[in-house]
Amino acid sequence: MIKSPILQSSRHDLTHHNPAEALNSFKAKDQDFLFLLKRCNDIDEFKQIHARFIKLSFFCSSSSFSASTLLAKCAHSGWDNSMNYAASIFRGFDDPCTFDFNTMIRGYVNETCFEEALFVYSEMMERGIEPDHFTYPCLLKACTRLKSIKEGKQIHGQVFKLGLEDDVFVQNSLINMYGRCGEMALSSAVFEKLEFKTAASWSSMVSARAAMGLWSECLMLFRGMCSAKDVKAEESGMVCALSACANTGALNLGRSIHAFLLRNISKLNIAVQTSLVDMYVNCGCLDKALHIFKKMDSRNNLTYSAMISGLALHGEGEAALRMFSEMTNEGLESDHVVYVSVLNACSHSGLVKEGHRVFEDMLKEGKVEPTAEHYGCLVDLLGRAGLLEEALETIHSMPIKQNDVVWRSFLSSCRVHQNVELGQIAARELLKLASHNPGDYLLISNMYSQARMWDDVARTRTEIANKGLKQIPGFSIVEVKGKTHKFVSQDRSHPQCKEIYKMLNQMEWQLKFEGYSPDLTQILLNVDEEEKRERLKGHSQKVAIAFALLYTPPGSVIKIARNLRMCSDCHTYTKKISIIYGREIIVRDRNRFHLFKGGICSCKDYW
DNA sequence: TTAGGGTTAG
Repeated sequence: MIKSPILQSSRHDLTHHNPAEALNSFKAKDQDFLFLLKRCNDIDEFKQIHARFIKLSFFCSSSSFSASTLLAKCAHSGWDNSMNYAASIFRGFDDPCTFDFNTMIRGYVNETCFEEALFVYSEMMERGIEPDHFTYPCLLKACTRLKSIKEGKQIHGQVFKLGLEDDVFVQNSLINMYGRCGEMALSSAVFEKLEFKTAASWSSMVSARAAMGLWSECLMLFRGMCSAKDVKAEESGMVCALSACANTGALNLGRSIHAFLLRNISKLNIAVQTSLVDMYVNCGCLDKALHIFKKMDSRNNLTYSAMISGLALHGEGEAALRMFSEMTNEGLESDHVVYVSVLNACSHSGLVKEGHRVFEDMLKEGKVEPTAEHYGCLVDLLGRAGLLEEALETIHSMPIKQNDVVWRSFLSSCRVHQNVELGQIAARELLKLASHNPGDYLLISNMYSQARMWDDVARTRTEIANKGLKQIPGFSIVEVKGKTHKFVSQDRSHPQCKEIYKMLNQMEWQLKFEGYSPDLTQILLNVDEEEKRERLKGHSQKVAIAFALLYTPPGSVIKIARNLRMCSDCHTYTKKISIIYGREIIVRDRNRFHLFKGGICSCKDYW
């Protein structure tokens, strides 16, 4: 073995041929040994030090402090194969102490070998080595990552028995473990019991809820964190809160977080900036998002991905493709999420040729393994454009298992393009895979209804009733004078209900002059035409628009958010309203933004 | 004398 410079630079020469001399000077050598360990940078140097250590230890019975330090250095080094080497050292110990077990647990957790960490802990238990407050944070992290709630609960019991429950590090780990394993009540219970809530306690609560998609809880906690004494809201909490704003469309809160960040943090990191881009894009402010994006010093593939899917969301497919080339030119590699964003952008803008090329390039490059999601995008792209045969061929040629998403997307296209024959194939396959999704039955029933196949409509409806499936009620939210108002279909609960319905009648009267006639096929109920007209008139989006026209200043932009995809009648209706009343109307539905202006929509009727 | 929790974004 070549002697490395680090060994030559030791303060003393470690070589002793006389065992007695070695024994006498061991204390000094011990210091040398620790000094060398500290400066050791790679596994080869480490192995040399380890060899010396064995040689010295042969003469001196043991030096457990040094041995433990040696083990820790290796286990936490991050070198290739370091945990295997650490395990071999650990196995050589006659009676490893608590520190050594903690070292192994932490080492395995850092290397994402969570099961091994749990094995080490059970060995610790078997050998009767008592864990301490350093043992549990890492161990609980292993349970969190493995989503092993059963083991997590047992470990919590042991923490309690050992009287370690008061340790704030252990408590924060418990909050996180319970939260990320979906046990929100237990997570909150630990949090509530905390005498001193640290920034990490709050962060654990906020980020665990964000990870579970509990956005409103996440925002509520975030507000609590900001108003808590002695806790400074940190960037990580901000990022989670911005993500919650993006997911709920909470623009005002998002803006105030942005303002707070600008006031308190001199240089925003890339994660925070990406979250800002994503928040603005999802709250309908594409220009603001682009402004932040352009001013960033550096961007990574997550930043680009946020911007690309943002452009897709706003129907800017060509701009999204330009952004994608820019990203490639910057030397950044696309991952599977970026490809989904780009394919979606093409799909939402009818860029069939371009989307197909992106998909082919992805296959050719071979760096990203296509998933069912990618095939879903391709099927959507072809299907929306009316290329139903090609879409079906794509599904049949998928090298991976067909899932409900691909068939649902295909079914939706068949409905739009009124191809019942292919639609029936899609319906059959879809119901085989996910028979309990009420939305699927609705889509099928809608398709039959448009084709006036009433027997099939009735059969589908009976199936819905027999299975006890409940349709998700649609709603629209509109902000007027800083207050949000939520309307459901046929809503008559609003205090201004009388004025709203009077307005709706007036609107319909004017719409008739613009050549609007209601699309009654959108109503699935078995009722007469007049009733269908009434039902259609009371769709939540129309009620929300009527309310906004009454109570917002003339010429101002109307912003609406809804939980479901817009029906085609509401789409036509809103286009005409934008001309008649000279208003810009922005509607965010489940899939994207629609900007209605001067009688046309930014989606170019392609959604 | 050795060590620990929450890392956040698409």
